[in-house]
Amino acid sequence: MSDIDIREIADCTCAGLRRATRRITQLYDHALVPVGLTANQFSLLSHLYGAEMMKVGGLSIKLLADRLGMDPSTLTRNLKPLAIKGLVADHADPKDGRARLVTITARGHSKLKEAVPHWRGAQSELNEKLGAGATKQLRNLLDASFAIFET
Amino acid sequence: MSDIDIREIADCTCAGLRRATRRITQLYDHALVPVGLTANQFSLLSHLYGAEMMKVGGLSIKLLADRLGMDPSTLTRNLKPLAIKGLVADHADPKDGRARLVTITARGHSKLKEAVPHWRGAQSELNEKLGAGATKQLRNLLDASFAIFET
DNA sequence: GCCATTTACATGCATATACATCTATATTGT
DNA sequence: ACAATATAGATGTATATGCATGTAAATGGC
Repeated sequence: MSDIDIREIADCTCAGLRRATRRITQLYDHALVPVGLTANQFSLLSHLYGAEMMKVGGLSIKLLADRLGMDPSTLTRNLKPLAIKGLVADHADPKDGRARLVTITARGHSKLKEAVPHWRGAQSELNEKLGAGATKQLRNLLDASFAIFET
Repeated sequence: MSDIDIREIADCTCAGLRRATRRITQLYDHALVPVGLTANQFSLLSHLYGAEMMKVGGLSIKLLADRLGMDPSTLTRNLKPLAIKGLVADHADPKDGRARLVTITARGHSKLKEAVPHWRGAQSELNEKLGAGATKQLRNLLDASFAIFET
C-alpha cells in the first residue's frame, strides 16, 4: 500500500514555517496584550512610523502591502481595527484619486512608543534562547526566502 | 520627537517570520490548487498519514494540536473542510469518552498521494532557489524556535 | 462511592489571510 | 478627445488563528 514517503513530506518547509510562526507569534502577542496590540498590528504601526520619519506623506495600500508581502485586501482589513482605535488615518492622494494614503496618528505614535518595551521583551527572549547568531541567521534566511519570490 | 528607534523595531523576528510565511504559503497553496488542498490541509493529512503508518488508531485533537503547535480549537476548525470532503474521519476513543480519534480515510489517502507531486514541485522550487544548505539550515532554525517555546 | 478538580473538545468572538469580483480612476493607443 | 486597458481599493467568501467560555467526561481526595 502506502506509496507515499512519509519522511519526504514530513520535511515540508512550509509546514515548518507555519508551525514556528504560530509559536513565535504567540510569544509576541502575549507580550503585547498589556498595550492592546497584536504582533501584526505592531508591525503595521512600525512601517507607518518608518514612513513618517522619512517625511513621506502616507503610504498607499499597494505600497505597504508590497513591503509586507501581504495581499492589499488583507491589509485593508488589518488596518480597520487600528483605524477604529484612532491609531492610523488616511487621506486622499492628491496625485491619484484611486489611492488612499495611510498615516500613523499622534495617538498611534504614543501607542507604538508604549508598546516598544513590551515588544523588546519578546524580541530579547527569543534572541537569548535561540542565540544571537542563530537569530540573525534566521532573519537572513527569512528575508532571502521572501525576496526570492518577489513578484 | 520620535524617541523610537526605527532600526531596532524594523528588525522584528516575528514580522520577518510572518512575512516569509505569507509568501511561502502562497507558493505551496498555488501548487496545490489543482488538487483542491491548501498547504495547511496538506500538512494535516501528512500527520494523519504518518500516524496511520505507525498503526496508531487515530490521533486525538489534543495530541495532533500539540505536534502542530496549533490551538485545539483551531485544529477542530481546520479539520472541518477535510471532514466535509471525506478525507478525514473520527471515532470515539474507547479509553476516553471526551476524546475523538481522528484518522485519514481511504479517500484522504488517495488525495494525499495525488497531491504529493504538486507539493514536491513547490518544495523543490524553494529548495533550488534558496539552496539546499540554506533550506536545511532554515528548517533547523525553525524547528529550534518552535521547540524552545514548548509549553 | 461522592464531590471537587482537571481535562478534552466545541462554540462565540475577533483578527489574519488570500482570491474573485466589482467600482472608480488613471493611463495608453489612436 | 475617446475608447480600451490597466490599476487602486473595497467587498463577498472561504480558510486560518487563538482566547474565553461552556459542556461533558475522567481523575483524585476523602
